Amino acid sequence: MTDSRDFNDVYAVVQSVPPGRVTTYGAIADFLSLGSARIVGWALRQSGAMDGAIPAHRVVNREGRLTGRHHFPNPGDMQRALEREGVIVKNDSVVEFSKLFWHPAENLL
DNA sequence: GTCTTGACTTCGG
DNA sequence: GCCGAAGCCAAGA
Repeated sequence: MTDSRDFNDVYAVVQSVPPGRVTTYGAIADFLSLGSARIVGWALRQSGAMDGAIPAHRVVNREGRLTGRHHFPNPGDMQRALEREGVIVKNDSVVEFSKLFWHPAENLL
């Protein structure tokens, strides 16, 4: 925790993403003013070490593409998880990503 | 203690 | 319109 610093906020934001919605690294980085989307990627990468408490499958890159699916225990698990939540994933990309795109600040609205 | 890599993003040519 | 390089922060080697 003490070492988590901003990472803890990243986890909180990811967990704040409602089912059926997806967010991007840049959105989280911008919302947390991290200034670097890579930090979010690193946070999610370490989240894989967790007990799956972090729905990292809802986090995609700005293209809506599941870049991190290879980091999952099972690559297809990410797509299946999204589809189970109502998110259609085609060719490793989120369909209508623009509609399903969820911004952290939207939770504050 | 220093360097490289990394689940990214954006600007420049 | 496509390809290359830079930038940001953090962790592993």
